[in-house]
Amino acid sequence: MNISEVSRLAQLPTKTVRYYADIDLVAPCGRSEAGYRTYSDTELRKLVFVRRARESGFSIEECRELLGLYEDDDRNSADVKAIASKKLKEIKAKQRELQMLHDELAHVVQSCRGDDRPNCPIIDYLS
Amino acid sequence: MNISEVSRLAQLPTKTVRYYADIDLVAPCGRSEAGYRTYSDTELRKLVFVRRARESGFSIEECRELLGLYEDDDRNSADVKAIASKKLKEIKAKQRELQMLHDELAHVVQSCRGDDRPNCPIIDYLS
DNA sequence: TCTAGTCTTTCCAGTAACTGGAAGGTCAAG
DNA sequence: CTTGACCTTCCAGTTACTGGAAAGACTAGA
Repeated sequence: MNISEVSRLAQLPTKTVRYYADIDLVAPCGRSEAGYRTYSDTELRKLVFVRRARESGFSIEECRELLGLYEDDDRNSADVKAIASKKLKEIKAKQRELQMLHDELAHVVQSCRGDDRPNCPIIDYLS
Repeated sequence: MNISEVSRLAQLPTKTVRYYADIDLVAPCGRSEAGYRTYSDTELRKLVFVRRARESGFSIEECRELLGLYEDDDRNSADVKAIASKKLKEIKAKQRELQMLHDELAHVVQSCRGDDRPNCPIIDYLS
């Protein structure tokens, strides 16, 4: 796969994929004769994983750590399990925060249904 | 409330709260004699809201838009409802992505339980 | 075989959203 | 009335991209 195809499939700009290669977060599996970056399904999967993690607010360094969990040779060690569990906790915390954001916004939508009621409950709620 | 207290309650660095004031995302409700920024519960709530939105991957400009939904005088208009609904959809999409991230990571933890099995299913899965 | 159009490369500058540090003013306790 | 923990502004640095220029590579059609 060339960079444009993997970008399209991973739903990331080519610029970003190139950047991830530069900082060695997700390296291409090789280069063509002409120097074109080449990608396989493995890298595609990693890129999708990183996109999700980034969109969910994890930093590049955290993504590196998360990806590392897949590649760690000593994957069975308690250390790796501990890191993964910590990250799982962080993800769950994010899910809760996102849910609160959702509920708050849903409350706005529901409270102000577009009818003619002059007093919106959200005004009292937020002021 | 002074800046350090509101920062503590909102769980944001004071630097960030000051920055949000600078870019007029969440302005303090006033200034003391000496020029200290002062905050009320309204601003605290907004800061918490923004923290959640930012941690969930919304940009500053999107946060501005989201906050705007609370303050729009014409809150009953179809426009505002449309924007809010669009944002709700985005939040739901983020929740799905986060869930996939969670499942993928939980799979790693569960598959490699720290016992002595030499072959970890995740290796086949990701390579 | 040439050429147009669409890849791709590297490099460099710019942006977004903080973040750290310096220099200095404010306030409350002892 | 000083000490220490606040607060202020300003400016420089970092992270994670993002856009654009200049130039090489590949593919389809005349």
